[in-house]
Amino acid sequence: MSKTTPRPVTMKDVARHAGVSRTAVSLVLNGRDSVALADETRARVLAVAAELGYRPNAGARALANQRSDWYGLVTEIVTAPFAVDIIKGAQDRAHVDEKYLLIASTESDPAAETAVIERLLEQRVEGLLYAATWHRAVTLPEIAREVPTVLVNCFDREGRFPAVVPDERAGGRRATERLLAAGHRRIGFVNLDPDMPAAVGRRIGFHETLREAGIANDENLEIYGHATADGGYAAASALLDLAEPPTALFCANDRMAMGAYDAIKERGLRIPHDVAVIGFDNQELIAAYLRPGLTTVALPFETMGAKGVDLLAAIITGQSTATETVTVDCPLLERASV
Amino acid sequence: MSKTTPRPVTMKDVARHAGVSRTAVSLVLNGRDSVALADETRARVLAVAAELGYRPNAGARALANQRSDWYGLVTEIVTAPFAVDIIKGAQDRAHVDEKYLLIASTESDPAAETAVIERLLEQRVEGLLYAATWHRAVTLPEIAREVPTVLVNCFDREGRFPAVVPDERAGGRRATERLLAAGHRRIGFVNLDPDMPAAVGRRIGFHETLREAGIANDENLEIYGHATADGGYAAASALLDLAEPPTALFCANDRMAMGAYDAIKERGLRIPHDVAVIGFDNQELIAAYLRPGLTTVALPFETMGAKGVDLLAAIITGQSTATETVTVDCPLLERASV
DNA sequence: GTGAAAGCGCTAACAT
DNA sequence: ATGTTAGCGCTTTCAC
Repeated sequence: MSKTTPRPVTMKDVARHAGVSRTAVSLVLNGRDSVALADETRARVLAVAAELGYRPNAGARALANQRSDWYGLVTEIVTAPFAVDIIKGAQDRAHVDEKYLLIASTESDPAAETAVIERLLEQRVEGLLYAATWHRAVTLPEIAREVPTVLVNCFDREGRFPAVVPDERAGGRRATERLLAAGHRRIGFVNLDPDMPAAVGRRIGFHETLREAGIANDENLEIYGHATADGGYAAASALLDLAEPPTALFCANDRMAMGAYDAIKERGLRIPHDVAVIGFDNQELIAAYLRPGLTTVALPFETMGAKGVDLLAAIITGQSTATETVTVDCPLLERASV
Repeated sequence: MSKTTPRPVTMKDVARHAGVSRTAVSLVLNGRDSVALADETRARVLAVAAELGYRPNAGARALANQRSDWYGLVTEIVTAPFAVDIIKGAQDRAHVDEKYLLIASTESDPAAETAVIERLLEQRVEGLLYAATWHRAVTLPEIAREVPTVLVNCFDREGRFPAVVPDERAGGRRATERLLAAGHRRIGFVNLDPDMPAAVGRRIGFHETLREAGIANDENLEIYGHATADGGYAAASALLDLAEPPTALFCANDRMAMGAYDAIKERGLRIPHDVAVIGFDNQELIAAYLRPGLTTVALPFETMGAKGVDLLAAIITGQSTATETVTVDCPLLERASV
C-alpha cells in the first residue's frame, strides 16, 4: 500500500519510446553538432523526452564526464549573518558557468573541518572555496591542497593559497574622507582589537587620510573598544567626555556605532548635527534600523563571493596559477548619520 | 607544463595493489559481514586503501545504490539572517542519518524557483525541504510534488504538504505571561501587519493570556506598526503619550522593539524600570546589543530545521505519510528589559 | 545519419 | 572464502 515513487525516466526509456538508439538521444539532448542528425529524429526525441518528463541524472553524467560541475564552499555558517552574502555572490557567479555550489558548514573545529572537506572531496568537487565570517588569517587542513582552493574573507597564514579579501585600508580612507568632506577636523576613532587585520587596515587608512589633509595626529582621539555595543558605548563616552571632544566618530564596526549612538543621545547631542557617526561593516539589521540611519562602509561580501568563484574557475582552467591575493573595494553607504 | 591533478584512486587501484578482487575491496570497505573474508585480506585492503589515499566516489556509489543520500533545501537565502539557523538545524539533523543537504537559494521568483528545484531533482535528491524566512503561506511549484517535500517556517496554501511552523500563539502567551509575572497590568501591544500569521498568532496568545488573568481588554493599548524600527518608534510613542500609558510594551518583533527603546529613552524613561519591553524573534544582532539587552521570544529556527529533516526522513521511510503540520515551541530569552 | 560498444566507479547477486 | 559478472545512467568513439 505504500506509495511507490516511480523510477525516474532514463535515456533508455526515451530512446525506446522514440524508436531510436540511446546514442541518438544523448546526442540530441546535449545538442552535439559533431554528428548530424535528421531534424525529424531530433524533434521526435525532444518531444518524447518532454512528454515523458525526462530529467538527466546529474550523477551519472558526472561519472561519465569525469567532471562534477561542483565547487565546494565551506563556511562557518553558525555565526554567520555574513556568510549568506558570500554564498549568494558565489552562487550567482557559479551559475553563469553552470557550476553548482555544495555548501558545507563547520564550527571552526579543525577536526570537523577536515571531515567536512573530506565529504566534499568524496563528491568530487572540482575546487574549494573557504569562507570566513570575519577577516583573518587561517590555517587550512592539509587535505584542502588536494584540489584547487581559494580563500574568501581570510588568507592563509603561510600564503600558500590564493585569497580574496576586503580592502580595509581603502575602507578606512573612505570613511575618513567622508567625515573630512563634511567639514570635520576632530575625528574620534573607535577601533577594534588591534590584532585583527580589519583594525590594522582601517587604522592605516584613517591616519594616512588625516595626514594627507594636514591634520595633526591626536592620540587622545583614538581608542580601542570591545567589539560590541557596550564597548562602543564606553569608548564613545570616553571620547565625548574629553575636554575637547571630537565632532565626529569613526567606529570600526556598526555594533560599536550602535553603542556610540546611545552615548551621544544620552548627552543630549544630536546625530549628525552635533556629532557625526560613521560605521563599518554595513550590518543591515543595525545600520538600516538605527535612528538616524547609519552611514557606514560596507564589507563587500557578495562581491568577494563572486570574485572567489572567478579566481577558482581561472585556476581550474589553468588561466591563473599564482597564489595571488585579490583585494575588493569597500563601498561607502550613505544614510543619515554624517 | 600544466599541473596535472592526479586522477583520484579508485577501488580498482586498491584491488590491484592489494592483490585481491574489486569485490573484496568493496566488501571490506563497506563492512559487509554477509560474506566472510579472511581477516588478513581485510587488513591488507584497509592498509592499502589508507596508503593510497583512497576516497570513495560518492556519485558512483549513488548510481550503483540508486540512492543519493541527499536532501535538497531550498530557501530565500538573500534576505535571510534567519535562513542560516534553519540550515544549521537541518544540516546537523541530516548528519545523524548520514544524509547531506544540497542547499539552493531562490529569490522567491516562481520561475527561478522551479528551475532551482529542477536542478535539485537532477541531482536525485531523495526529498525536498522548502524553508521560508518569515512565517507565511506559500504555493510550491508543481514540480515539488515529484518527491517527498516538507515545508519549514511556512505552510502550503492548500495544505497539501507537511509543514513545520513556530507556535506563534504560545509565543504570544509566553511574552504576555512574562510581563504579567513582573507585575504589569497595563501592557501595550505593538503588533505587526495583521495579515501575517505571526501577527495573528501572537495577538491571540496576548489576548487570551490577559483574559485568563482577568484583565479587561483595552483597545487603546493595541496598535499596529510598520515592521521596522521607525514603525516601532512611532507606535511606542503613541502608546507612551496616552493619558494612561502602559507600563510595559510587547513588541511583536525585535526591530520594532529597537524603535520603542528610542521612544522610551527620549521621554527620559528607563528600561525596564519605568517601562518594560519584550520583543519577539530574537534577532541576535538587535536583541543582544540593545542596551539594556532585550528580553524576547525566540523563533526556533534551528529546531524547525531539524524537525523538518525529521519529518522528511519519516516520510521517505514510510513511517509518516500524513500531511501533518508540526508546531514548534518558541522559548523565552531573558535578557534585561523586563 | 545511426547504432553498437566500451567505459566512468561502485555494488551485489551469483557462481566457484 | 573469493572472484566473475551484470548493471546503475550517461557519454563518446568508431564502424556501418
